[in-house]
Amino acid sequence: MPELPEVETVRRGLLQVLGQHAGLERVVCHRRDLRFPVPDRVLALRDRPITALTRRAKYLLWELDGQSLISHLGMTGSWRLGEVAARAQTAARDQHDHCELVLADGRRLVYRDPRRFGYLDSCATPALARHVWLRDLGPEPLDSHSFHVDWLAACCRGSRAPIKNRIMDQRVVVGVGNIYAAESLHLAGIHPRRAAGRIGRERLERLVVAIRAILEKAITAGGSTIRDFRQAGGSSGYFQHDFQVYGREGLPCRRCGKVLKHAVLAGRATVWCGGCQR
DNA sequence: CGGGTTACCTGACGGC
DNA sequence: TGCCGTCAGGTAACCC
Repeated sequence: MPELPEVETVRRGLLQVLGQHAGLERVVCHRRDLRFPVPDRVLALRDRPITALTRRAKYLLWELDGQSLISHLGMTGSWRLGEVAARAQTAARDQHDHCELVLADGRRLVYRDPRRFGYLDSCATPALARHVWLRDLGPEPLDSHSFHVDWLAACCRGSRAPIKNRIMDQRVVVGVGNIYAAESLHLAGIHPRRAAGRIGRERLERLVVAIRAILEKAITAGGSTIRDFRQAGGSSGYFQHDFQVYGREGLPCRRCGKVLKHAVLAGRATVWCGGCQR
């Protein structure tokens, strides 16, 4: 489901819910067969203060006083505040509520994931950067010190892959998924199928700027709500109203009026404007 | 190796 | 109404 803006929105929502001095009492798991089996070390996390909740790429990182819980939402994962304990016994648990973080004050943060593409792990916080899920990740797109035209040009040099595939590769830049790749390329005026290695530096610079601008705007809008994405508090984002190309195939381009085209690229639906993307 | 395709899983939706 | 095929925001295991 979520790309960087949605994960960031979830993170901010959870921080609101958690408040200042939240603590984790224990982790409960009703179903361990997510994308990868939930390891024992996740269930072993007990009685720890939640000292921070951060994000790396599309991963949420719960900082638990020296230990970190790593959560990826896959396509349909979500964290929401569950029923209070008194009601939890009467309210039937949703069949897709797989894990719960039981907080010291009795509240429960419930991990729901119908498709079970999400996954969880934990490790000592100092070892996070070496964790196999995190160690090969590229730069954060909103950090201009690490994500810049020199880096993107180096990643694209000699590549005959479509530029859309390149920017969705989490080793090149993190957080860009199918929606925001399409939107960024439209804003930059670059055809999604253009060979990455055949794009000039100036246009790559425009792409860097476009990715950053689109993601920042989407975060400000609280992410995009299509199908089932919701913030922790249940409210929806509204960036979907700003889509220029995603989901608009056959409709006129909002910039030049030409009918938007549609094709499958690397197995993903891709929309672009033949008039303003080259 | 780079690049493309398929699989993973469930639910929603459109067509007949 | 109901059945069936298709598709969905991510990633990784396969192929050539």
